[in-house]
Amino acid sequence: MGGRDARQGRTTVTLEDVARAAGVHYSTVSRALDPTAVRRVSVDTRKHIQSVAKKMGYQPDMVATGLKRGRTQTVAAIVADLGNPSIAPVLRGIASRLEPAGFMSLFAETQDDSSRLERILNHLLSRRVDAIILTAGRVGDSRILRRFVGRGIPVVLALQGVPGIRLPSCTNDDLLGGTLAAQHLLGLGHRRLAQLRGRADVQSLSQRAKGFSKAIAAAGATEVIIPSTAPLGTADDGRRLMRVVLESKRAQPTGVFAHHDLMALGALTLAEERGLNCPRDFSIIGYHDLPNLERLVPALTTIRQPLEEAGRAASDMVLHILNSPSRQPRSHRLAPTLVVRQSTGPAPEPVIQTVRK
Amino acid sequence: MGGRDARQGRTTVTLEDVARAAGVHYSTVSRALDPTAVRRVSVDTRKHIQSVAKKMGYQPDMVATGLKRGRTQTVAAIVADLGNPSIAPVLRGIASRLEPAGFMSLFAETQDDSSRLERILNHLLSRRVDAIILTAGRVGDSRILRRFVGRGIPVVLALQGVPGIRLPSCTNDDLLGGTLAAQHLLGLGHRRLAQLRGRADVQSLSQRAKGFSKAIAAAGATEVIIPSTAPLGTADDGRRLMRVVLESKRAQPTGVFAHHDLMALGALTLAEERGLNCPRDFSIIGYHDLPNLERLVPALTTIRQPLEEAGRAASDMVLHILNSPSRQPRSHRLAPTLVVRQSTGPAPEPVIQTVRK
DNA sequence: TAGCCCGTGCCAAACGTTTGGCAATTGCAC
DNA sequence: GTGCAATTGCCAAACGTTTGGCACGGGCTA
Repeated sequence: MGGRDARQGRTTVTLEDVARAAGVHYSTVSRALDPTAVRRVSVDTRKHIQSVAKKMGYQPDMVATGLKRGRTQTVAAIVADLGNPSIAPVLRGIASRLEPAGFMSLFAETQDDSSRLERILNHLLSRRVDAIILTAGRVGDSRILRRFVGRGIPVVLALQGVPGIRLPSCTNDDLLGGTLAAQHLLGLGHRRLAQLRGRADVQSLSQRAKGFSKAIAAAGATEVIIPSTAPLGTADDGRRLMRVVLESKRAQPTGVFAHHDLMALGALTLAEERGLNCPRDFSIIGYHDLPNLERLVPALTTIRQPLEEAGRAASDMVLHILNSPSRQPRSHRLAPTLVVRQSTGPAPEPVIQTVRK
Repeated sequence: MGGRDARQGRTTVTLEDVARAAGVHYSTVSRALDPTAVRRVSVDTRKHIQSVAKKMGYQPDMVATGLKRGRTQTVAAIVADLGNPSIAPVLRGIASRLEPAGFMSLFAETQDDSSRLERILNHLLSRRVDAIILTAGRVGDSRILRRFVGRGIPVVLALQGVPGIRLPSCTNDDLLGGTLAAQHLLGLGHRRLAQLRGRADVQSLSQRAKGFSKAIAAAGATEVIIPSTAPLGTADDGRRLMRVVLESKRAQPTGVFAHHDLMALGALTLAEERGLNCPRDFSIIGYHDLPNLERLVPALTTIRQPLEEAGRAASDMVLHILNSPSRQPRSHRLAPTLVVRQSTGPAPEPVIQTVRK
C-alpha cells in the first residue's frame, strides 16, 4: 500500500479493475477511454477515470477489442525477402505512417514461396489483421489473393504489381528509370549504348529495358542489343553479360546500363580485368543504389528509387481504404532519380575500342 | 448447391456454422478439431466433422481463441534495424523453427529507439503475443524489459545480450571470433598485428578485441595498439583508422583485423590508394561476411557467424519455455567460423615497410 | 434383470471488450 | 411545485471460442 507500482505478478489489469478503483461501472470506463464516444460521459468522470486508468497502467486488450469490434488496429506487410536491401526502407516508410494513425505494423516473409504466402495470409486472416500491404507478389499469387480480397480485407500492393488481379498499388516507374539512364549517357555524348538486362518476364525489368531503348531511339543513337538476359541479377550475371559485350565482333558500346547494381559491379570488374578503364574508356550505370557500394572505385552511377516514400504511399492508401471503404484509391507510380557518381563520364573520342586480351 | 466454393462474400465461417452443417453441437466441433481433446468425441463423428469443416473452409478465429485461452500462437521477433544484413538470416531461422510448431512469427523494428521498443512491446502485450525474441537490446532497455518479463511473457535474447537484466539468450561467441582472426594471421607468419576496433562500450566488439589481443599475447607476437575506435563501423571509419596505422612512426603491422567488413573495405581501399598491395604487403581480415562483398578484389577473408542457427536456437528456447515454463533454459553461445579468401596471405619478408606517399 | 460405469454429446459459463437500450438523476420552464 | 427533456450511468447481450459439468444411453458384470 502506498508503494510504487502496487500491482504485481503476471495478472493483467482489466476494465473492471479500473471501474472498481474509480467507483463506476466498467462500461462507463470503456466509454470514458474511447475518444469516439466522448459525449456519453461527463467531463469530470471522464477525467477521473482517465487518471485512475493511467495510474493503474491499464491498457485495453486488443484481443478482446478485436473480437468485439472485428478489427485489431494492426496492418501486416508481407515481403518476399527481408535480406533484399530495398525492403527495409519500404517497411520503415510503412511503419512511419501507420504508427501515428494508431496502427501497429507487423512484418512477415514469404521467402518467395507461394505456399508460404498462403499460410501467412491464413494466419493473418485468422488473427483479424485490418489490412495487408504486399510487396511479394508472384505470378501465381492472384488466385490466392482473390480469396482474401473476397473476404473484405484490404490488400495494397507496393513496389511490384501482381499480374492477374487488380489491386490498388504503389510501384516504381521503371520505364522512367530506364529513360533516365539512357538520357544521362546520351547527355554525356555516348552514341553507342548497350544494356545488361534482367529477366524479361519480370515486369519492372522489361519496363527498364523499354524505357532505355525508346530514349535511345528517340535520340537517334544506336543500341547494341545483347540478346541474353540475367536470370538472377547477380555480379556473376553481370560478368557473363559483359563478356558477351566485349567479345562481340561489332563495334563496342561506350555506355552500358545494367539493370542491377550488382550486375554493374560484376561487369565493371570484368572490364577492368581486361584492361579497360571506367569511366575513361566506357561508362556504366546501375540500378537500385545499393548500400555499401558508394565506396567502390569508381563509385557507381545508379538509379535510386524512392523506397521509403513507396512505403508511406502504400500505408496512406491502406488508411484511406480503412477510413472510407467506399471507393478504391488510385494507384501510384513513383519517379526514380538519377544518382551521378564516378562510373559515368564523357564519351571517349570516337575511335573504335579494341579489347586488349 | 453443388457449385464450387458455395460460400461467398465477406462473411466468415464459425464453429456454429460447421456445427449446423454437421448436425452436432458447436462444442463438439471444437473438440473434434482440437487435437489435444481427442478422446471426448467418437472417431467417426470426429472424421465427419473434420471433413465438413474442411469443405466449408473453416479456420478457427485466433482472436477468439486468444481471448479464451490467453495465448495466440504468435511469437514476435523484434530487431533494431531490418536493413542490417545479418538480421534476415536470423529471422529466417526463427520462422523455420516456429512454423512447424504451429506458431506464426511476426517481426517488428525498433530503429534502435528505446521509446519505440517500449511502444512495440506494449502493442504486442495487448495483442497477447505468446513470447518475444529480441535482437535489439540497448543499454537502457533493461528497465522496460523488466516490466514485461514480470507480466509472465517469455523474452529470449538473440545475437546480443542486454546489460542489466538476466534473460535466456543465444549470442555469438565474439571472443572466439577475435581469437580465430588472430590465429589465422599468426598461422600465416604475421608477427606484428593490429586491430581496427569498434566501440568499446558494445559488448560484442570489446569481446572481439579481447579475443584477438589474448591470442597474440599467447603466441608471443606483437600487437600494435591503435587507440582510437570506430563509432559506426563504416567504411569511412575503416579508412580513418587505417590512416592512423599507416601514418604512425612505428614499425607497421603486416596483419590487420577489422571489427567489421565495411571497415576492412575502407581500410583496404585507403591502403591501396597509398600504394600497398593486399595480400602481398599486408593482410586484412574482416567480420560478418557481408553479402555482395565476395566479388571484391581481393575478396575479403572474414569471420562468419551462424546467424540462421542463432535464430533457430532462440526459437527452440522459446518453444522450450512455452512447453515447460518451470525452468529457464541455459543460454547458448554460438561459434563463428573463419572464411578464408584472398585478402590474407603469408606475411611479407621481415623488412620494415615504408608507406609511399 | 438390475446396477455400474464409461463413452458420447450437449449445455452454459467464461475470456475482456463494445454498445444499444433503459433507468435514474438533474436542470429548466411553466 | 409539477412536467418535461436532457444528461449521465448501468445493464446485458454480443463477438467466437474453450472447457468443466452433466445427462443420456449402451455394454458389461453379478
